[in-house]
Amino acid sequence: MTTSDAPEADDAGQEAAPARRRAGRKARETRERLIEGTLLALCDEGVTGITTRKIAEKADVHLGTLHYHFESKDALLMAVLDTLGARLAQQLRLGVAGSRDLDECIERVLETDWIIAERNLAIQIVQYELTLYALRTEGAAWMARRQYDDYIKAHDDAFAGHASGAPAEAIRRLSQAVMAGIDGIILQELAAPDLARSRGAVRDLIAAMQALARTLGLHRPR
Amino acid sequence: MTTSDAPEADDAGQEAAPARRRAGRKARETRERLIEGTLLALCDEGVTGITTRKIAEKADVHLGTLHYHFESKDALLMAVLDTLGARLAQQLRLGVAGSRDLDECIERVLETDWIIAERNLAIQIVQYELTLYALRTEGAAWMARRQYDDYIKAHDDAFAGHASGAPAEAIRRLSQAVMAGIDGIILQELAAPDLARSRGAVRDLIAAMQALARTLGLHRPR
DNA sequence: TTTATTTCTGGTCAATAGACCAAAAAATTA
DNA sequence: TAATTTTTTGGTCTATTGACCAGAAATAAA
Repeated sequence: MTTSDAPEADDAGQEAAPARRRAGRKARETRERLIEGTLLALCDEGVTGITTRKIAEKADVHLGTLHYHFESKDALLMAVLDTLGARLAQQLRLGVAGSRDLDECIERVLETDWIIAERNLAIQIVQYELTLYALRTEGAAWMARRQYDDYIKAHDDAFAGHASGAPAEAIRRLSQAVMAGIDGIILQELAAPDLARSRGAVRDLIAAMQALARTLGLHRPR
Repeated sequence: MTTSDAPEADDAGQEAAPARRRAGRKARETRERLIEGTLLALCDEGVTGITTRKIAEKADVHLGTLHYHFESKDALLMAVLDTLGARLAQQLRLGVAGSRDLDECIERVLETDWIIAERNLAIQIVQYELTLYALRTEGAAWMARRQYDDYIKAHDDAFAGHASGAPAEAIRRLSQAVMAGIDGIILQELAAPDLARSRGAVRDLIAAMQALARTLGLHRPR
């Protein structure tokens, strides 16, 4: 059995399903509170240190309630990962306003990527921890992949407007390189904190990615 | 109390220390067997799932023996991280033979970085897990930083020979960018396995890094 | 060989973990 | 308001965990 709703899960019997209902307003509120509480608990305990009791305390919810709303601790953890991913992609979309050309677009995307990360370094650790944890969890590896797909997609969309003539594959490759670079810089900042260095690294990455875009033939002939 | 021997730990009283001796040959053998066993156990359980009993079983060692050789499970885990880091840096040094110019050197370094990772993807996960775990563990965060420093250093050394005139800071920045990129690609390969894509990403990264080297003024005027 | 030291073993222990359930309470519907 | 459903609560249960210790065994020193 999968930990969360698997991608290929047939939604048949959505109404007459014998499973628990949990449809009310209050339920949704409690669910959200639990997810938020889990995130808080994860921030100061990490995946290895977290327990259902600590979560319940942070969410100010009874321990039994946790199991009423989530099938297992793993299911809750994966719900958090889901929320985190969606939030991240959303932040990126909002942060990247209109740019004049591709070079500027690359700059803005990377700058936005970094600002988001720098604002939430503690959460970034959690994100990595949960992604790795998903890879270990039976039936949850697909969530790690979706995290990646969604974030790549957000980057594709950001670049697409400034490379309309280019093949989608070239854009995709730029997105991958950009994401890889940012992820690597975040990892470095976590392991060896030094904001000044990391900001410099972002600048370097911007230059490198602009050059890559040229190599990939993404710039309009103008 | 620190988990392992901290960097600033005074080594005074090395001989007359009241602590356990553990100096014999057999002891060193068992220690290594424990580290190797822990690595194996980590590979198929992950940091969250590992237990001292599973380790002892993999290492074919009595549970009590584990605690005789290592102060705690954390200490053993950190010893593994240490071993892993040293092994990695060593592999890189060996893999990067003489290159003609900086461009070729960059290519070889990145290719080597990737080959090492691709050969040991399971271990790569463990490495990330342990690094993140170190960040959470009281008195072990310095180990995460040392992982980073050592690996950066290995890259610096690889590049230094082909950019002798350049300021050390520029070389350092190239090393950072290269490492960040590779780490990011590894992360992507773990989350969404696709060797063909990752290899392409490495090629793209090589091109981008060669361009960055130019931006940084690392190429000899020739 | 005898003595001293290092290393290993069997067994134990308190603490904590995730999960669960019957019943109470709250909310919704009739 | 009464009936029904959803949600919460208090309490419990078993399994597992990391750590530890006293003594046995093995190894090295005398």
